[in-house]
Amino acid sequence: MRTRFAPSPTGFMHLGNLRTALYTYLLAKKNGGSFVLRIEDTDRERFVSGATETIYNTLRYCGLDWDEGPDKGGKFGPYVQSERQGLYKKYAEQLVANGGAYRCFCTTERMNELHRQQKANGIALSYDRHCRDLTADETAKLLEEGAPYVIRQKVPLEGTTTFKDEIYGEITVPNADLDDQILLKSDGMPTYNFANVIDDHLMEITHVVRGCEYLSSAPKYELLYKSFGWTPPVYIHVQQIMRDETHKLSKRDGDAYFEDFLKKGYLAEVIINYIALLGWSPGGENEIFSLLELIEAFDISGLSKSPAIFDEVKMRAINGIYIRTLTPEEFQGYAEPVVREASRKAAAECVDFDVLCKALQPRTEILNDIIELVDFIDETLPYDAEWFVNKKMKTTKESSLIALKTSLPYLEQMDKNNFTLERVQAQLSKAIAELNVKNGSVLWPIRLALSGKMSTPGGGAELCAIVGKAQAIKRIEQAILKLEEAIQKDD
RNA sequence: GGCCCGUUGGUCAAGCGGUUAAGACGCUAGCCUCUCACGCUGGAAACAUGGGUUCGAUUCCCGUACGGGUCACCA
Repeated sequence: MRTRFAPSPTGFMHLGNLRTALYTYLLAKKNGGSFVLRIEDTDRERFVSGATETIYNTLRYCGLDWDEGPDKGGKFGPYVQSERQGLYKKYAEQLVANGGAYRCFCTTERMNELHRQQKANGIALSYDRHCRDLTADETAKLLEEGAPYVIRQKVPLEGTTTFKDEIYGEITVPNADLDDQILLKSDGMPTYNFANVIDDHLMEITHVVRGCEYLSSAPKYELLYKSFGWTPPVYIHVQQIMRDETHKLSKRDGDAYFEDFLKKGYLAEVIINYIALLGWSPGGENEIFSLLELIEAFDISGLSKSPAIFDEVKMRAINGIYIRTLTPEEFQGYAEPVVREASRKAAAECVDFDVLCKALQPRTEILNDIIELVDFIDETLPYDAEWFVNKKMKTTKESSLIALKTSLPYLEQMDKNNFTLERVQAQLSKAIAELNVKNGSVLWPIRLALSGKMSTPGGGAELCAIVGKAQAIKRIEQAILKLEEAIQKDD
């Protein structure tokens, strides 16, 4: 088995494309076959420099290593279509000779006029086969004059064509509905549809996974293969990824590209895992798959016939699962750079990363969540004294004031170089015991004093350890002042 | 508009003539708990529609509705 991924270098990697690449890769690997990368750059107008590099980088980053490709070589090279130019012309001529194609000398002016009329009449744009039956003499004369021409496919006027798709089954269409499409452009470059057929055959591709948008041109492929006397590959057309019921995932929303999600803090393996599941089902109940496990589980019978709507909330949840599976060290490796970026104190090593990361890990779905979670580190966020009043914690402004005043000396007597979570907890326990109240009655005020937030990663004790002794004391003192002021005002 | 394809909870989906119609995300109730999370235990929620075929249709066939794709010297 030989499969291929044949992208055009026109920009970033769309998730739909990535998924096609994934399925193509999985199919080959599952069956011990080869995965070929071919760059389809026949349209020089749409070419975006650097796009080829993006394709390489994305595939590599995701672990979709190809066996043959432009940079790797292989015995079916070159693997860049623009470098294969001479080839296509030869095959197009072969088709002209055997009646499968013909030269068309129609000018762009004539074609524009034709299309204008068709549009005005509300009918589909197609070629009117003006040059289909040019005599040998007429053709020779035009060629001699140096008239530019394209080569078009000579589709039978009658009958039907049937092709087979692995997931849709056999599809039959009347030949009369098929256009005499251009195979070779006037600049000598092949069109995508033609180059595809030639290259897939020459590269001995056995299975083609591609988007459903090619379903309607498949009959013309079938006819081309027939004209050459070649055997078509097995086709597997996969449905699109949608943004909602009626719209495709598009760049407009800035959420269609692989890079977009990496930037937001999604793990590459999560993106792969999630998109594999969009339009394909492994059958069982497990949804978490490494690339290796995907290879093992992949089967085209699980491919869906209908489009799937992309659900970022679900992908987020999967990312969360991966994050929680990370060892503390691994998580810290991902989280530390984000924390340092978000907080100058953290960047200056003023925080206890062990405690912080431990608190962060179960609360992080995507890496960017961390930014908001650590916003209290540099300084306490603005808060209102009223927030000290918490029914569930049984706290009032007065009780909070007492709690903070009681806790403060216990923290002050600690060694600032040994302000560890365990020791802070031990000290605060003493305050709690002294007051003979439940934990929350003391720790809720401390949380608020240290962060200015009602909810934080970790509890009051963690917060103390995270910001360190000096900050903890300073913030509690400020809270005491704030409370005294508020209570005075109440009276 | 012509041609092609599709339609199971809000979303991804299992199902392939007889099921209490899985599971996951989300939502929700509760437990755990110093907050928020994590974790655990429950709950609500679906076969687009009308005809057939059949002892029996979510499952097979036809129509309708809705959605998608395609109709370029783009891929």
